[in-house]
Amino acid sequence: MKAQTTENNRQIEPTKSELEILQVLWEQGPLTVRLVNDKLNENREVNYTSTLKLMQIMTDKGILTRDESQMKHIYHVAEKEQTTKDFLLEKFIDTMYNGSASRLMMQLMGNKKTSKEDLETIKALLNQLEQK
Amino acid sequence: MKAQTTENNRQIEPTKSELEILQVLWEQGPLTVRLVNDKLNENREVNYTSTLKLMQIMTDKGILTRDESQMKHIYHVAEKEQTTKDFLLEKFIDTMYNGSASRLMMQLMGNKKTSKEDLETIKALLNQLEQK
DNA sequence: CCAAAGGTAGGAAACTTTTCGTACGAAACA
DNA sequence: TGTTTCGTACGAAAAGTTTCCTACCTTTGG
Repeated sequence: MKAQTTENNRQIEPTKSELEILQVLWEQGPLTVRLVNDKLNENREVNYTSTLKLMQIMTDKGILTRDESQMKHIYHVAEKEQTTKDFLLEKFIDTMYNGSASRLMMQLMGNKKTSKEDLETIKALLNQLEQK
Repeated sequence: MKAQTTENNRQIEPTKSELEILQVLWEQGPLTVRLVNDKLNENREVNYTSTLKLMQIMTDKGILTRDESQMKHIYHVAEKEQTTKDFLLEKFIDTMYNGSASRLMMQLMGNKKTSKEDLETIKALLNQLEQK
């Protein structure tokens, strides 16, 4: 069974709050609600039951799975991090750059926020790709 | 007066539907509601008054401005396209790649969706940057 | 054993976003 | 002129998202 897809096999798009939780789990690995909530509270105040509810909903949607063998359930991300990120990046490129990755690149390179180091890294990566 | 910022001078983040309208206006320039709605209906069914309402709300928020001198109001995007796109890209990189543009680049290059032509374009751009 | 602390479940409230019905005025035209 | 068409305005319903209250169960510690 494929998680994180609807009955039509389209991928589910996480909401803003859901993405926040995904980020914590991507970074820290499988966690209890308590630990996710603690992490979220480093940035903003959230009630424990709010986080619980959200993670339950995400489980219903198939975004998360959980190990219920212990009283403290442990939540896992259902899809691979990269799969979700690929999907979200593609959607972003579609809506913002008509699906053209190189247009995104161009914006990045013209962007003040892209550092010289970033550009160096990119060049190195390109050279690496060349080699192959 | 700076449009598209809150009273705290943070930029307003367009909603999904708002972004859809922005895309039409970016592509086609200032338009009437009718024309925007027609364009939207190429992709999905939307009632005229829904689009009207949305564009009115966007005007209230300062995302759009409008020329009311004619009966058929003409709507303009308030901020420069690039300003909004820079903002949205930055937000995207922050949430998805911890603010690192090169991490985004790396994903793009590893991505099946990024074509050989895209990579060529990027290389050309980098070389151009070198020259300067 | 009992109280306190900490866990899950579920429903409802609150808020945000989206959609559209209705009212009404101006223009087009038969 | 009268009726049909096309426009704006506005409010409220509908849908989606987020928050949290309440109930209740289990574990922990005095």
